[in-house]
Amino acid sequence: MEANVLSLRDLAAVRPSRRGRAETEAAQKENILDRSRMAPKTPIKNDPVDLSKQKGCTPDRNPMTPVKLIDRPQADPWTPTANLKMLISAASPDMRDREKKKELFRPIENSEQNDIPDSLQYDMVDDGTVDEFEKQRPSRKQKSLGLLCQKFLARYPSYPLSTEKTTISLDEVASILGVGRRRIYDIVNVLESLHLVSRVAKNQYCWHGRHNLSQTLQTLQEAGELQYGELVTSQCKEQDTEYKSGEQKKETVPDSQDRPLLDFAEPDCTSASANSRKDKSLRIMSQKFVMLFLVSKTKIVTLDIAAKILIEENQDTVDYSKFKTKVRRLYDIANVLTSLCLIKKVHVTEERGRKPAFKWIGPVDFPGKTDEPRGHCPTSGPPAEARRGACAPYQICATGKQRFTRHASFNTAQPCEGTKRKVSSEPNSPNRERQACIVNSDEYCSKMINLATVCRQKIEEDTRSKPCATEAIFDAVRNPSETSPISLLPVPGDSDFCANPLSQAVFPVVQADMPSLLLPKGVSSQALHPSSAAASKTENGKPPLLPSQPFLCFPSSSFFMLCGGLQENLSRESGSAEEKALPPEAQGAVHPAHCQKRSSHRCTSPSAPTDDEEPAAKKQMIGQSDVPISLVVPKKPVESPEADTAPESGYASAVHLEAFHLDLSSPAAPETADKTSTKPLDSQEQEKWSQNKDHDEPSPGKDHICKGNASQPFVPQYLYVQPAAGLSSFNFLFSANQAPSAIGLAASQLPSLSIPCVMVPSAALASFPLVCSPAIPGPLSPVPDGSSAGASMNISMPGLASTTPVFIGTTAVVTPNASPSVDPQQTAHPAAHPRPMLARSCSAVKLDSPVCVGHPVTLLKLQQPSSTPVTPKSVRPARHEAFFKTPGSLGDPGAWKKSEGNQTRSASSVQRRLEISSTSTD
DNA sequence: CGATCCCGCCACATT
DNA sequence: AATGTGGCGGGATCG
Repeated sequence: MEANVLSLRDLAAVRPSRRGRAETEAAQKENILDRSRMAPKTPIKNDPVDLSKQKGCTPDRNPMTPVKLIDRPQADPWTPTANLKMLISAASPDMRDREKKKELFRPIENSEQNDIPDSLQYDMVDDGTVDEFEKQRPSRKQKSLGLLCQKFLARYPSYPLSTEKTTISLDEVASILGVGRRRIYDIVNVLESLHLVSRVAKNQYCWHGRHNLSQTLQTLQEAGELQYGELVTSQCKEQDTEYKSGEQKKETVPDSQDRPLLDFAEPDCTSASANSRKDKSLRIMSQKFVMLFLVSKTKIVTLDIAAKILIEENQDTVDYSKFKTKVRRLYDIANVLTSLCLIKKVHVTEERGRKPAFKWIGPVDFPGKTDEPRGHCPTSGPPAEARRGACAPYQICATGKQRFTRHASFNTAQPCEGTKRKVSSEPNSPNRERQACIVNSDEYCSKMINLATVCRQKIEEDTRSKPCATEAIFDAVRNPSETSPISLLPVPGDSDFCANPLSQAVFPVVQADMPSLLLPKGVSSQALHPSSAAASKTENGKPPLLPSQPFLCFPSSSFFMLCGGLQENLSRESGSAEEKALPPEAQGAVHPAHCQKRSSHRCTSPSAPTDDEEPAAKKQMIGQSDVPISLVVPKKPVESPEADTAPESGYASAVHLEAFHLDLSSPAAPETADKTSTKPLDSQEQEKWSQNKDHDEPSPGKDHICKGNASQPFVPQYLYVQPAAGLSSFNFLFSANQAPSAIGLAASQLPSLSIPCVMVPSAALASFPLVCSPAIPGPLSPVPDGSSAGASMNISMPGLASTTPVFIGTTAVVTPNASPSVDPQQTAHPAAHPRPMLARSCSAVKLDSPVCVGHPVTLLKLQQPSSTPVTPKSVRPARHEAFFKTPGSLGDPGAWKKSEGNQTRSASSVQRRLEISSTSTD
């Protein structure tokens, strides 16, 4: 945004002042790199990057430069660090600056269309001018966090392959970007709040990309709804009439909830220590800020309001100074979010006057959609997106989470037990541990709530729970270890989480070579579960079916089937035995090599409830999920290597992602699955599962598989449909077995199930395959839950180009590039219906470089639309904003909106509410 | 002059 | 104790 603008002028203007010195110093300290020239190309890195990364996959290497643009694009200098450093050292600070500018611009350009145009010019200018001098020195803008963030983001693929893990060295990045480490923390903290990155170790972060973004957002939305509910909606702008006007805005509720999030950590028993404040702030603030957007009908949030809300949460009294500080922080966050193309600056003129505000431009409906930035960001086509990352189209994930029930039970439920398998991304950080803490805290919270309940009761509870959940989720992801125990449980949602992970991860992929595919195990036991089903379970796989259905990929020559249980079941954790059992086998079947290895571990994991297991499970899941991907690329087994070795760390990235998914999803679905499911599920699920299977899957092969899944490879039967249908290039395979009806059954439970079909790419695709989603709902199925019923295939393929692979998910189809084109919503609808479970499970597939030929595709699971109709429970009303109302009643927020100058006042009001809540909570 | 928000001190956390 | 993190707010810039 701004960045663009700045350019020339800024450059021109020279700035003296401390800055200069500071810079120099900084520069010195850090080495900055200059790759100035590099910049030029940069923008894109994405694709290239991805690829490169992909190749690299492995973890370690990437660390720094993940991407590197280098390869393809230009030959530039980039080489990895060495060169850079050299350059840097050599280069004077000035150089750096220029470079920076350039770089920045580029990205920016991409990202933002608007201004962009000049980029070239800038460069030109810069060169000329700058070179000579450093005048460029940067104007503030150049140094702005937004630009910096763009640069940062430009370095990593939005949708990295799951397998790969990209580690980010703060020092490197700082030096490369030519900024102080402090700035990098600002960026990373925000990114971390959205799970785009996770901290692995000191100075080390793992880049996850946007794969989970939708889920994360969904989770936040849910949490936000609970917490803030309507507040936002109204506040921002106009309050829509609907709500109660005044009230909505404020609501205290949020506060209370919020706290939980934050608070959790602290209280936590365990390691809480770490959590401390740190965690709270920027990260939390960022999440809350995002929640406000998601909750807001208008999707516009003014800084004042946001600041007030945030302040309230934390504090009762609002000082003006505090307010100012908060606003400063919000600007920081906003800059990062802007770089992510999730928001854009706007001015709201309200009663009082025009206030600075930000509008959410990211994905709104999670259910089906993915994130994507529609508008602005994506300036330049694909590349831009890539760079930005943000936008990826493909993902569709929705999650299914929908509903949770939070409250009451949540405490009780613990089922989650280990639910989350955490991934462990961060071994180290205690902080992250919050999970555990959280959990505990959650419980505490719950208690508190109870007390409070009196006042808010349910509402609050809900809210909290969610929040808690969310965090927990997050945390869970992070901390693998902790999770197992208690963790999340409390919240229903959590449980889901737990489950999910597994399931998702799970799909086995089978290579054609391998002949049989597996169905996966995973399919979903969950599905079975009526209630839970939705949630997610799946993992188990058992059922094969369809429900969760996996995708099949057929690479040109060989096929791969991916099965996913999309859903995860929570169960995984403890393992419900079922699942676990299956997976391994399945895996084995699928990929002997990889799978086995992993599977073994994984398998075990299931058994083991503990952390270890969990991780394992995740890994598995991950692995599985990954696998598919990897399959795609045949070789990479995905994580395997790492995983094996370092489960936690290695996987972390992947895991995290998955975890997120899971987690996220869980919240949504929670209810269903959650409690019941978790462990209990096993039995039930199995039963159901079996039943379902029976019903659902007629298909012999599958059944076998399913049931037997563990051991046998089954062969699924499919019907091959020629392309005629309109899918020009694709071929579809449908499973013979499935009868709609059968499916239907499943569907009912699993709404999603659909017929499994496989799409085979036409020759063109050769390299890539497609993925199918199962989901078609059969015509039949009604959905018990209400879920969605028939979903039809949603395949809309916008452009199915022959070449581009398309994925059809239950929910949606994704086309690689197209993403944007696809309406999320539209797709969503259709998608939505599919079972919720799926949603999660499916992670979206993504192609990193879509275009690229071959590689690429990764598929993941498709998600279902969160909205899935299914869930009875909490389903939020669909994605719409409508849901805001939610809780309803809660409190009415009054008008906190007003920000006016003094927030204080407003704050006060808000605060009060907050206070109340908070106090109560406390 | 208000809006933005960079910069870096310094406290706290982690190693 | 050193180093990593990151809260926080002064004050520079921008518009």
